[in-house]
Amino acid sequence: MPPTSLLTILADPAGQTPARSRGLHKGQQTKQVILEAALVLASQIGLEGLSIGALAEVTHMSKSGVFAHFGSREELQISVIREYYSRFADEVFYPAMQLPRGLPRVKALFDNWMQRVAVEIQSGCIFISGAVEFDDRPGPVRDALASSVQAWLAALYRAVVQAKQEGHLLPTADEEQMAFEIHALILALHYEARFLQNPRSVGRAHRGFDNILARYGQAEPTPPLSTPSHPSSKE
Amino acid sequence: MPPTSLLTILADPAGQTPARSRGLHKGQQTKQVILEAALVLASQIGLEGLSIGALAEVTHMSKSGVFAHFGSREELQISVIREYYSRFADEVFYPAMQLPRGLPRVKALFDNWMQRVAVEIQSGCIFISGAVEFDDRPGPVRDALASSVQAWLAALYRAVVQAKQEGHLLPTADEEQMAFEIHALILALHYEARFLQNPRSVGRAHRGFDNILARYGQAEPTPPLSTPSHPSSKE
DNA sequence: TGCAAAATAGTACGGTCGTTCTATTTTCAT
DNA sequence: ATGAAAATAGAACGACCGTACTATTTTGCA
Repeated sequence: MPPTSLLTILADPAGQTPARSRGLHKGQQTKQVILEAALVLASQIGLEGLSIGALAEVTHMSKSGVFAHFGSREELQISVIREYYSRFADEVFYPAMQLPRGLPRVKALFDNWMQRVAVEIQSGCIFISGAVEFDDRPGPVRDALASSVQAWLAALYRAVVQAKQEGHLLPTADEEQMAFEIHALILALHYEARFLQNPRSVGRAHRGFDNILARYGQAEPTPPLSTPSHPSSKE
Repeated sequence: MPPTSLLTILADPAGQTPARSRGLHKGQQTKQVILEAALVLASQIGLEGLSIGALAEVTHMSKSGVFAHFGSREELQISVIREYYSRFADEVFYPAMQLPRGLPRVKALFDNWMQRVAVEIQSGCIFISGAVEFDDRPGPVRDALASSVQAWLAALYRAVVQAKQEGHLLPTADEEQMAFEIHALILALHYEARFLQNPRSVGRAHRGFDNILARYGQAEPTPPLSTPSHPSSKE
């Protein structure tokens, strides 16, 4: 199964094209505009804080005008999740897939993820805030959110498994454990940087990842495809 | 600064005694009852979801009757945070302080924390949900929440520093980094167990802690009683 | 260019929210 | 037991919410 299946899980049945593309009706265009605004709003105040009234104000539309595009608040929330997921994949997942299997790809996944979360320190991450909001609120919104996150974590896990298969990790390495610990670093980064406003968090997360690599990685990495430890280690 | 200062940071100026204690007026008793209910409600649906109406229904009181005890919703939220913090300290912090400085205390802090979060997989953790709800909503509620968390993380950090001083950690160990990674494990446990409902998360967090100990700990720990530095190791 | 269809606006309803004000009940020291 | 003070209840407010209905405007193909 190709890794591109990541996105198909929650693909919009309508198969929407980018707003700038020709040939789509006015309604679809403004729907994209609304979605863009909704994404910003939901990132800041959460999926639950997302209100149609506020959205109407931002987009200079009437409440009913906004409402008509989604049919219900729940459907709006799900659309936001889908859009967020799609951008997350474009920014984090696909670029990393360009790199060869194994450690390079794992490192790229982490680096891209880190970079995105570092930006989201200002705006907020829907996968994290949504998890808290919908922990014990079953329904389609929670399902959409959970399956998005699961798909992403599964992709990360797959990359780790491949790294072990390529011989980049110790034979004793527990792939699931490694993926868990990587996820943990991202969550701590988001918590300590965004909520506690600790500027050292980015460095802490980077060093945590280095520690993970030191523990699970082979002492001598296979030579041909080896990449420098942190191509993006700016700070 | 003695570790007992942990609690004093947010101590209620009124110095409230337990509800069962004699000599307090009726109002204080029902306030405790309301607070108890509020704690349950806030843990489940968050501090933002906490509504006076729902609280009144649960406690079989009128809205205004509940309201009068706090004067504002914000004050209610802050009271909940204080109460949560107090219980957290009683359950996690103080028991660990009974153990000798160094690794035993660090391990106890983590174990107690883990155990509490494992229980909170059902009920939810206000320190985590509150962080998401108030990440970019400045005000007294956020301040109370942040200072509570900071106080607790500072206590954890202090324990790690002591462990290094006692010779239980490698001289090269970065205490702040270690505390960060421990915090990360707890966050991942909460996320993956409560939201993703992955039953393996508890084991993952435990193994993660073992890995941290293996990385930062001394190969042969100095015998715990041989340390002369502080004659009075209690409190 | 006309005209059906799509898109958007307007309005209103029922609900919940925090809060205020006033009335009633309960507490508790004298 | 009494009476002032504390505690609780009741009703109403303005605000915002999602949604349903109807009117109006705009679109885009024939």
